[in-house]
Amino acid sequence: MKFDIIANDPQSFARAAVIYTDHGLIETPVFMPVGTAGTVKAVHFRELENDIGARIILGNTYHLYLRPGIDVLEKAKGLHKFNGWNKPILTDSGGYQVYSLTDRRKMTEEGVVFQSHIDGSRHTFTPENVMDIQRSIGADIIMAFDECTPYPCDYAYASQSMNRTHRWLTRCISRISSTDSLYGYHQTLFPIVQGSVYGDLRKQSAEFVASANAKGNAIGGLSVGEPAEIMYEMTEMVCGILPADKPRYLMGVGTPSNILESISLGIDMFDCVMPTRNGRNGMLFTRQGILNIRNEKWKEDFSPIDQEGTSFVDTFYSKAYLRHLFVSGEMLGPMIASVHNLSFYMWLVDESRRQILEGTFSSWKKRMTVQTATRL
RNA sequence: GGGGAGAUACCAGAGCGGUCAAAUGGGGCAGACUGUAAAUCUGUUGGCUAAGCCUUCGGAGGUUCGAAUCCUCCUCUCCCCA
Repeated sequence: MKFDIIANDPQSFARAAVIYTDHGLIETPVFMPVGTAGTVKAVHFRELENDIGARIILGNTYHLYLRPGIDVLEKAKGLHKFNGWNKPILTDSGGYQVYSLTDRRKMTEEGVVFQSHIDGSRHTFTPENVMDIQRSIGADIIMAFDECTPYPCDYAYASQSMNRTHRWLTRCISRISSTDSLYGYHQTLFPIVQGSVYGDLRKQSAEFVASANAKGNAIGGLSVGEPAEIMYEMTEMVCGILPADKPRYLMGVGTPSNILESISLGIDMFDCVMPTRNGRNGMLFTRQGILNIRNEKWKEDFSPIDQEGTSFVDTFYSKAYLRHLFVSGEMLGPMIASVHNLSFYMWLVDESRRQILEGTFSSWKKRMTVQTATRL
């Protein structure tokens, strides 16, 4: 994997760059649609690639390991071959499930024992087997096995958890460097900074992660319920420590304004379920603001979903029709909303990139931050 | 023509003397969602000068301290037999 910075914004830490992988290049800043179970829910790859313009998508180690299972993925020769997505894939390690499945797991120094949310069966994840599983899935970028701490989280626990995540990182690196890719292309490991909302822990973690000298670095444990200001504060501090010549990935973020703000702090990569999940639930993100398409006020609004939208659904369908689909429980509704939201998110990062290249990012960002947060 | 069942809030449908402004579904309205246990979840759904009051359970009367619940008549539905 290679990372080339093309331009830096003169008034912030924002940059435009290119990440090269064996499955093609990724222009940054980039938003990566989340495809947990090997599918970006409700969206065809044809739409993802052509209408939305996705450059890389996510998969999830925990979910793919449970279904379809590693044996199937290996027989398919990896997730790319299995689902047909030929562009880069990043897999999350299951660290988020350590957080979200708190009542179904038990943590030890060795790893985590999970109870499957599907059938209750018990499974063990360790830094080593999580690396092996991600080898089997065959993602281009693979994440270290970490613990995403909750919010709030007391200092003692945050510190203890962070240190364990660091020890696990050492084991991940050792495992990944002693094994080979299964399908003939490179896989790059990204370590993850933790430390909850504590500045000194974040600093310590960023320094530890930076010292690992990985080809890209991630920030985890944020956007779990803490105020946005704290998230920005932590992100800013960590970005100041992580190497500038490597991509920085802020995991699980976020709202349109979260993304713009984080780009200005030096983040290059984002992923979030928000455009897809909230889209399925009837919430649309637009340049003018957010709206709940189920609201009665759209009942007879026959104007396009988003006049300035970049996807065909934006001007092909009207708000009133999309509302009708949601109100009727028609599956096309969530499909259209997902395509729209993902297109909007892609437009947001594409336009950010364009503004960075032209040196106008900061002033543009101010306008957009206000607009996109408005409730319509 | 004979016999039977029933009319409850936007709809369906519980309730069968007080704890009922009335269960439960659906529908309506609104909210939440940030490395996806999510096509999910939550709130609300008679009115008001709102910890209280007023008007509601087909209509009109009655019994009772008290009625959606019991009685009488009326109106209307549905089912079975001719």
